[in-house]
Amino acid sequence: MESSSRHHAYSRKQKSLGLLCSNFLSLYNRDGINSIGLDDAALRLGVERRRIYDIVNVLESVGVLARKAKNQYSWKGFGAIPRALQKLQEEGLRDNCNSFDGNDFTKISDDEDDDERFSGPNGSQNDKSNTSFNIKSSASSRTENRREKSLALLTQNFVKLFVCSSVDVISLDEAAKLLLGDAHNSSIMRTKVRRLYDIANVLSSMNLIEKTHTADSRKPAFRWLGLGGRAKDGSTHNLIINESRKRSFGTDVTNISFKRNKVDSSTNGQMKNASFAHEIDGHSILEQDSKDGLKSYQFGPFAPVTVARVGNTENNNPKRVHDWESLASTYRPHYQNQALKDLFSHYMEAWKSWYSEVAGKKPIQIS
DNA sequence: GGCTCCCGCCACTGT
DNA sequence: ACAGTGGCGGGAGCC
Repeated sequence: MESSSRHHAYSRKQKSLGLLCSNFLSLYNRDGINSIGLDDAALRLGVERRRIYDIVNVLESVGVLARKAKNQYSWKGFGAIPRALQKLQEEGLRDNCNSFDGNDFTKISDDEDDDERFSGPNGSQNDKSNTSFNIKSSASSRTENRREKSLALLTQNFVKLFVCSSVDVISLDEAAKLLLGDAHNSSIMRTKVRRLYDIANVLSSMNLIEKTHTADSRKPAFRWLGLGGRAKDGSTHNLIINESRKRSFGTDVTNISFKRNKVDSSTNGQMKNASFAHEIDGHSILEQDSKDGLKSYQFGPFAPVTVARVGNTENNNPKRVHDWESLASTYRPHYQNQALKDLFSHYMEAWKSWYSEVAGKKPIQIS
């Protein structure tokens, strides 16, 4: 029966970054969470610290978290995603005014915030080996070189790929090829693709992207869903995350289990998964056992406990739902470009639905 | 058998 | 010096 006669205690899926991300999100996406300690996260999620860095880096890249200090992140929440995406888009568009034709797309330039802690105009750019053109001349230095390969940057560039172009399905090796064009060196490519898998898994767990395959070939690929998804042709099966209800905290959330190869009869760390309810065009659904439906989402094996709150008629807290229009006008940047306006209102739309879920629980600060 | 991608070594970086 | 970060790629699950 069993192939290797081992008591297979180890399941790779249970250890996936995507799942960890879901758990992370459900753990911290709740009332009164403002600051997140990495040690605490690692402890409560039952993983080693190294893994926390992985997800934290990509979460930060899409605005959900912000680094506050050593070992400390602050929770920005899903409400921060729209602005982060918008920002990435602006950057991508600006830094890369020449639209790309899919063939030779130079690396999208880096860095989000205007943190000019690199005082000085830099003079030494001993940095070769990059095909990028950096408008931010403060490149160079080993630090920059290292940053250039960081998960965070790769995440941002990956996202820019989508938000700055009409592309919405791309395979990872295409992406790897585009991002930082070292298409030749296969070793570098492999590493990069590995990283993209990592990134894709956490973005998937947030439903910013989903897995599919390219139209022509059967090659696996990822489709951009964004905040509400824009289907190219009609079908609008768009998923957006929304706040998880309170999780019962009785049982501790821990993922401690077996090592890869070692037998370990410790707790069967069956982590209660994030009980996200997904929304499709305003109707919330539980994807419990959508096994044979379209596809099961990235929730891993022991997915969504039925948490329900399906009858969304209960907590429609009329109080404290803001006037969206005024909010919108408050935060609306002044675009002259119609396309950007459209995009913004699109984001706004998605953001509203998020916010209405969150309303009454936790104010979103948009700084 | 190739696609995925977890694991953890160890180089960096910040203090 | 030390602790916090996080590139990196070997190699094992999974399909």
